[in-house]
Amino acid sequence: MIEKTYQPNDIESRIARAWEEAGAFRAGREGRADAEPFSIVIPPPNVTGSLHMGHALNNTLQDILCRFERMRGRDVLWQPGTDHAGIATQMVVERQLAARKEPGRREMGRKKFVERVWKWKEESGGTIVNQLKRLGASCDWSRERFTMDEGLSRAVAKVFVRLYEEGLIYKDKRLVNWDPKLLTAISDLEVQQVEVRGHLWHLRYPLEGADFNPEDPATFIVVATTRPETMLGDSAVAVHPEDERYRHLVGRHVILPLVGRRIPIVADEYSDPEKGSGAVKITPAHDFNDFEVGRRHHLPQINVLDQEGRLNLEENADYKHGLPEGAHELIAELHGMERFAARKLIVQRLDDFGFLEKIEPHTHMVPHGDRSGVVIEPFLTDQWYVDAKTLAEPAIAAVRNGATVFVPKNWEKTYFEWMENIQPWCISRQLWWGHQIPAWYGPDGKVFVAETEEEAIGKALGYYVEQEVISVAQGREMALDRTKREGFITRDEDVLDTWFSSALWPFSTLGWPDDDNDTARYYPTSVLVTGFDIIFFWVARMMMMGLHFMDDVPFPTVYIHALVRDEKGAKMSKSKGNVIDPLHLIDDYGADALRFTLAAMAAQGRDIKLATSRVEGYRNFATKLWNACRFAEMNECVMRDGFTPTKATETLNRWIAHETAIATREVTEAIQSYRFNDAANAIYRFVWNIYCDWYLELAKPVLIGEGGEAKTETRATVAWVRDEILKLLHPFMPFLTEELWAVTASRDNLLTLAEWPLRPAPVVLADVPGLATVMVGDPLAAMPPLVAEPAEDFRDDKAEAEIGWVVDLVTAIRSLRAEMAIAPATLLPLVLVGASDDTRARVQRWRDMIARLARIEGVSFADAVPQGAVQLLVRGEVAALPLKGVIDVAAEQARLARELQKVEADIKRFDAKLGNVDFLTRAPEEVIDEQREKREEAEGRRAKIAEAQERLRQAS
RNA sequence: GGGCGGCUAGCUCAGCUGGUUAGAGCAUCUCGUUUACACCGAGAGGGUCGGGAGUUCGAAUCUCUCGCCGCCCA
Repeated sequence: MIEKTYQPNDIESRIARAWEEAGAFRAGREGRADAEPFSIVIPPPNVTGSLHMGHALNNTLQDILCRFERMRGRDVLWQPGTDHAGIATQMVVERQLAARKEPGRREMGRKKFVERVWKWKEESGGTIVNQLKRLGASCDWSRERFTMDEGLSRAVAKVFVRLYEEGLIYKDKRLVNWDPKLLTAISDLEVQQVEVRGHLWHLRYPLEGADFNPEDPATFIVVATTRPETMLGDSAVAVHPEDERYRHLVGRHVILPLVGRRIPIVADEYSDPEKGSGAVKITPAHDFNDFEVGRRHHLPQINVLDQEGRLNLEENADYKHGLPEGAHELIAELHGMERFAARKLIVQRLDDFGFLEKIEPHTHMVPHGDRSGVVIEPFLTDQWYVDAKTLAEPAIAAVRNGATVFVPKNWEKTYFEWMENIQPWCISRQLWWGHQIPAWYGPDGKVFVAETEEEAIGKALGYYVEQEVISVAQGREMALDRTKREGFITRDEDVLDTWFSSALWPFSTLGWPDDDNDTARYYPTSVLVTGFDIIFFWVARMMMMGLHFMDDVPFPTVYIHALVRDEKGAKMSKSKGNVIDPLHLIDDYGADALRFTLAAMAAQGRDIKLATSRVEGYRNFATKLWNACRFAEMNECVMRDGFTPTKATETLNRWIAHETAIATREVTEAIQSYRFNDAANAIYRFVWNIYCDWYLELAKPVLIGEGGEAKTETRATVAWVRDEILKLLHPFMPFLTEELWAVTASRDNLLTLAEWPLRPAPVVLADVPGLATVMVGDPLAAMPPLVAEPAEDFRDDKAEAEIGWVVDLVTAIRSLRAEMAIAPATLLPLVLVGASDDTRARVQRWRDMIARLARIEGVSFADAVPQGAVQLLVRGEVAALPLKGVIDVAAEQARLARELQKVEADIKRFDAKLGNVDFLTRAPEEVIDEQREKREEAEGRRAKIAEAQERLRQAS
């Protein structure tokens, strides 16, 4: 029994449990073990995360694909899981410790802290997983993975070691983006460029050998900088080689103000003559561009900051190198000073001595850490790097040659852009939470890289014994006793970038490297669904790792979906306060309504501006279907065994079968080509505007009337179409449809495992002996047919002509009635003029229905339009309503005049085309014919309207 | 500065490779207790497709250009 009203919240949790208990989403489940696999890995959400609109969209689309393919008989693996989110998670736990006034990270030490993070993960890490379940995500939850799981960690170690051995991972001293608050390197992608209104300081650097005089420009060179405090680390001044103003100075030296260091003036194209003074200070240890300039000119790299962004001058040999006596005063004054305070003081001192020429306001981009929010410092450190350039080559080629395609295609450009300019990937992070780098150092700093500690220790001790640094006995002792080797061999403290493990996700989650059964079956995955913001972070890296380790792309298709924005098109963000919480929408309208909305708005290549009115509208759609099912139930519409709509005899039933086939094809093709919005709109229109508005209405008399063949057949058809609708809609609205499936009949299966409607009839290729079957454009094409089906053809033009005529006639009369303001209570007679035999036969069958829907009293036939009647044109024939006395003549004259105007405009347009010689000679035949037909049809209408006008004049 | 995308009814959006009378939902207006549904039914109004130029027999659709708006990378 179907409840009177549809209450999404009542049914969702119950349905979710039913799926769970049936193990419906298990990959390789009973009966599917030999089926063609379809696999998707979820873009692993951050373990600290909670569901936002982006997740809701991303997972809705994946779920639509998975449910669709599952219903088409495939063995679906939707692999769920989360990533460990190094910095984010560490910060969450640190904040928690602080809030509870517990000892901080450093006080408790690494081991205890990491245990603490695991504890946090066990308690709170499952939030987003449960939220995904509420959304209806049909993942195989039994296979949930976490990037820090044992198996995945083994994969990380193996990949690291292999890349190291292949020379694709190495250690290097380079500039990194250093976060002075979190005290770690971060990737370029985690750096946010923020526009800041700063200043451009113009400084006078005295020329060596000239007597510095602020009044005499010949004694100094002016450099402009946005970061005056870094001047302490300057090792050159650069000018453009073509710049006439400075050509004579190249090769000379300046004496760095305050500091006293002697530094050269070099010619380098990096310096822009248009900017500032045309001369720039070069600080290789504190600026990425300067670093490159420094390399070209072999300049010293002088780091003047410490990890926390404070000046570090005492004990700094690089800084002190070559300084004159008396430089220590400044060192004492500045050492340990925070970078921005130091900036102020240094500018002050420069000004005191006449070295400051001017200060200009200057707006520029300043890098900020997206987690910490502080200004990022380019910082010279030793870090581990991946040779991304080498790995990128096959990844670029794979997209070039179509092994992987992006949908929509234009994202390939973004991908190439980034891949072709890829920089060495810094993978070490100074954090505690993550995969600790499998590298150990001996007393002389020699590195030993191995997958396990034992192996690394073994290698190292063997080496030092051989080198006679230690004795064999010492070596043995150290091997057996950890405490004995402490201080002799130490492990690298750092952990790997979270994206290093995420890059392995498409195969590490399948059991690689321990077990290759599942990789053989499910790798490469079928498609990746993700947002464009993650192409660099993740897609590119999976491509590189997949190709390198699995020798194949991780996925043949990457579907890139839009960003969800607020109603006004602004990006949703907590700071703007415009975030729409998908869980609130689920509470208010149901998960199905939210999912349907997202799918209906997911047009390719366009962002989604989400308005809650849309969600409400689709909730109404769910209710509409709910009520239609109630109607069917009240009329005892049940499927009969062996019922096939192709065998139906009633025209109405043949018509709805015809329409169902069209809708099925539209939905199927749209999902296959990732046009989710088209699929959603097709099923929406079919359910509401065809099934409910017309089919059920037209079926009412039969359903209510006396029993008999027609009634039995109609009941079965109503139920059959309803079931087809539930199947077609299931990928979009899984909860509602599963519930209705259960309550509308006694079923022996879950809808989620039911068979997708009307599989395209297999075409047997005549020239291929045997069973070769091909379905064009169908991913299932390659698989053997699960069920040998006869070709079914629901197309029925005759039925369409008949029911279409009824629909058009009723619509036309209703429209006229409204326009003429005829009261609903007034029943009108209908006269069909010059009706064909077909029309007469149709009237025979539909007289009562027309009377009821159009408020008609009696249908008759005539050869001419009766006096004073208003006429309508329906599918080429005239229908007249004798309205003498009922209608306002003037109003009808006005209506006809308007219609005539429209028709004449149309005819004019057609005539213009058809009168154009160029058109006739150049346009394709069928287009010309089409225009001719249209013109003729319009001409007919015009004649009829003119006639009507004439009659009206006579009558009045 | 480079790249990508957007600008279509009051609002949110469809309209693929050029040939429609330019569509939908919401909102608006009128009418409606006919055996599912007012989270409903019937009907209506509303757009020179951002401006301009070009290609074409034909442009919302292709090209150029200008104007806003957004995103990404420097």
